Amino acid sequence: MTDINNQDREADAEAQPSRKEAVGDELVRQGIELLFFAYRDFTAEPDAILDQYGFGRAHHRVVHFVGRHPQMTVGELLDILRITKQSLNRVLGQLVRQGFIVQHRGAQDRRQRLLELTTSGRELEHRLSEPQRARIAASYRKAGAPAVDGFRKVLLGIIADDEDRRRFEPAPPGQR
Amino acid sequence: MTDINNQDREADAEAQPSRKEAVGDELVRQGIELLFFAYRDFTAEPDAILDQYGFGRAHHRVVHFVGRHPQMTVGELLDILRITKQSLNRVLGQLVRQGFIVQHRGAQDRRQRLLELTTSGRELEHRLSEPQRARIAASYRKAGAPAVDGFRKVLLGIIADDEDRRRFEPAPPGQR
DNA sequence: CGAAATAAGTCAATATGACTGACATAAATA
DNA sequence: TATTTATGTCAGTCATATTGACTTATTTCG
Repeated sequence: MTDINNQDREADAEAQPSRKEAVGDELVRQGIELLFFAYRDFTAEPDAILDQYGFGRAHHRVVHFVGRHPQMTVGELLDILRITKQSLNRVLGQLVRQGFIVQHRGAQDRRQRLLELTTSGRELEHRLSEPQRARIAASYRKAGAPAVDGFRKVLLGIIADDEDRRRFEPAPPGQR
Repeated sequence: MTDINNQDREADAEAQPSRKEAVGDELVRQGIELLFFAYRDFTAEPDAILDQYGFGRAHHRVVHFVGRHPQMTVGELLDILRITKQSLNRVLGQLVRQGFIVQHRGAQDRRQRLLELTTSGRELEHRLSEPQRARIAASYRKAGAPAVDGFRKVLLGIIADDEDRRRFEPAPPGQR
């Protein structure tokens, strides 16, 4: 098989280096590919498990976020996933009908449907996240704490939305 | 809007700390979400551009890898993308018919179709990658070189395949 | 109070990207 | 020559997403 790596690195890159501390184009392009390959492999194992249930990646995302944020509303889930209500509804409806998620009305606002995993929902979440947790934990262990910190910093910088970045801030002080 | 962040961090995590230097469960779960949010935002801008052409994310991936590895074969592209020949062919066929990619027979092996971007293919590639390069470069600049190094280390650790990891190794010494 | 806005759900039509399976052609290789 | 390999293609299916229109229940605002 031809060696795909065999090419000019940094070929005519930085012909006009920008004023403000240019980041090497090759380094940036490798970043793009690292994200692609990591995400591809990161989702491959859960995808195989989902198949057994007749579910897809969308179900995984719903189960993940509901698991992490019990009592979240449908609207919050829509904000996070950035999909339409109709798209979510098919997936969420299946999970509810098959007993992985329960909905109940909000106490203050009775229009809201608060979402929560059932026991089998938690089992499913655990099975799905297991390979991902293992993969990340192994990589974290191998790379070491400073690298993990850099990983987090760079990914946070890539995330566009302030609201979403805030999810990863240390817990606010006065929040017993 | 309810504060989704308001929850127990590290709740009953590490009840049985493993022998081999456990990585905090909360840290790992945040890693999962960081990847999700970063990938979501990383693909949003190119997706909007692709819409203008009537293309999807699959076209982006093909244009990206052919751009980076001129003269690559269809088989190599299949290996990288991990999709079926039939899936690739629809997308690749459109790109060829619309003049973004040219194919020509391999010199040694005439069964192969070597892929290459045309001038408009390179333009398309550039338009699509521009927001991604900008996003990564900005994040790299802000996070600094050691963080970038950690980012790369951790992502490399997440990538499953040896073959794919090798793409990111420094160019082998004796390879003038 | 009553009108407007909001949260959620639904129906219908459509597109994209992926899959499996079967098969065809040309070229290289054993 | 027979087999394997690289590529392409036909047909059918499925999951995920879209837009647009509309309903119901509930909250909020003038």
